[in-house]
Amino acid sequence: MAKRSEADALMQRIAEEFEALPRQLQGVARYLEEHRSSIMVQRVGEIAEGCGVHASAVVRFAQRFGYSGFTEMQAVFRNAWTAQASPARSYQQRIRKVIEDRDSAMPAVEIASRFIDASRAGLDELAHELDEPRFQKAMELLAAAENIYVVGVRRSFAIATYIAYALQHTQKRVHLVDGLGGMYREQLRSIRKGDALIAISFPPFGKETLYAMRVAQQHRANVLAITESDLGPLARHSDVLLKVKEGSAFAFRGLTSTMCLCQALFVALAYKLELTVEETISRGEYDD
Amino acid sequence: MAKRSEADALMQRIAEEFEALPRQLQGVARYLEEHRSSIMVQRVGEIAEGCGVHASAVVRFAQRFGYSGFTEMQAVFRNAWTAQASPARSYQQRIRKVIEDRDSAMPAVEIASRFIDASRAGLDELAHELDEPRFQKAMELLAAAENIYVVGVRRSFAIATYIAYALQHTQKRVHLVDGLGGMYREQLRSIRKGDALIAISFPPFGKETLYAMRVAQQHRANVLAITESDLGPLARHSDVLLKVKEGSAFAFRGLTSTMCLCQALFVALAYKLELTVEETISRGEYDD
DNA sequence: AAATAATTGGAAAAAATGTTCCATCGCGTG
DNA sequence: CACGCGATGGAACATTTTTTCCAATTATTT
Repeated sequence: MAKRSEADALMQRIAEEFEALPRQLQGVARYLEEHRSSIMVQRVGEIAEGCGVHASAVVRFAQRFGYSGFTEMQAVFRNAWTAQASPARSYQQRIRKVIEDRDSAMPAVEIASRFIDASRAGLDELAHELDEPRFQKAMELLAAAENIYVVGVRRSFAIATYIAYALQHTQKRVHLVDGLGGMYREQLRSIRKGDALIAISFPPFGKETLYAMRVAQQHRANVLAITESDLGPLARHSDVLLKVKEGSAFAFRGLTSTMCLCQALFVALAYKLELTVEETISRGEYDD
Repeated sequence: MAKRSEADALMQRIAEEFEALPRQLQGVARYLEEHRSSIMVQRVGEIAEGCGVHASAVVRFAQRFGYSGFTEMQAVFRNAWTAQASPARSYQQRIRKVIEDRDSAMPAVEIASRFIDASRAGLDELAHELDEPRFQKAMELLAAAENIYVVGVRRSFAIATYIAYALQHTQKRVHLVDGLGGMYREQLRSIRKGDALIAISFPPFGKETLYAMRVAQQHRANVLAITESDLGPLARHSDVLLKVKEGSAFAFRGLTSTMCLCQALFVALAYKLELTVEETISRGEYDD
């Protein structure tokens, strides 16, 4: 029913044969997939340059898939574009789809789109309202710490997990307080002055996180809180507090803004610590 | 702030001078306005034919507006298009340049802002290019599963963690394959037909994830892969593959789009399974 | 380790595309 | 009505882009 364009068919064919392709042609394949939409405007030379190969390699690629040359293959993408550009954009199609599956009042995919839009709105706000002085302080707090503890439970656990992972690429010692074996207390035992705790929590605040913050303060460690408001229990127990307002749709809370903020924090920190980017990522075999 | 592209400026200039133009050139002007979006793919000849004029007339038109020839004018439209078709890409390139000039002591906070902007562009692209049929299939695959296994290592582990958390709010049995105690093999032992595996992985692909996918396939479970490309090793071992293109400014890979996609997937699934949202979140005391 | 096959990069041929030039045409003006 | 000016279309020209061919290199197999 969903009529596949010849371009789709070609891309699938490329995916199937991909593994059997020589090195350079694999590079071309990857490029085509990634830049699918702009192939129709580009010249062989530009594509070749983008792949870091010679123009003739691109032509060979096209020929390998049955076309007389690059030009003929390019036409496939052009046609696919003109075909989908003319029917008055997705809006009418989308409405038609809604009518088709009338079993469900709203197709699930529509839900997903709304959610993504909400997340976008959330990120826009983050970009707009980033509190620079606090962000700066947060970085300095981390930069100064010898050991960094990270805590976050339930919904925030994924974030804590990520922060802990990212920080492993610095020289700091990083401790993810995950409560494995019920050992929250034990994992926090040795936090002390000069260390930092990053606590991520949103209402209703997890008691494990609040506990960790109290302990950290008692031990005179610095606390960085990531939460949604200056009010609430985290404010009192933290030295720096970063706010994130998540967009939400369908009474379901996003997490993308928080993730983004944390990544931004890490990138900025890495920059400040003058880590080379190579050092922070991709060390070959063990990366994912 | 929405700075007008050069193409916009040109179109306006054309409108202003329109009356003073000779008959044929007026025809060209009309054609350009009407087919503005497809000028970038068309050859002079095609456009000339579309206007019912000679090719040289089109060239003269371009020259009249200050360009050396048609080619130069066409470039204006091409640039305008590529800038809006993949906002993420153009953004990243700009950022990368700024970073490379370390001399210009850019405050770390500035870096963070740029990173957030790049993430925004990434989300825009996600919203724009979501592959609806596949997304639908992915949901059905999950909805049909009795047990859901989730695997992702290193950078993708945080995402796996989140998915596992979110799915706990459904009736499914959820198994996070975390390899604790080196027990990847053991944790996957009992996966079987009717189950589903969600595998999140980006190049360079973690061998643990690939292993999990192979095992799942051998046991005839369905595999949902979340990765960045149809090519590469995940394609062959998966039943449904969802693509996420993460922006990587700073040679540092984003994760926000992936997070957003996964959340969208969950929201849509919850809707499909007719979970009330109240049920899916916030059950009081234990939430965070 | 040698032989063989496949892949790759450069350069030149071929094709296509874009641009210029000029003779002609049409129109308004003197 | 002739003149001049700009517009027009055809064809030659110039340029760019694509494609082919081949030699050098690299990988694979025996």
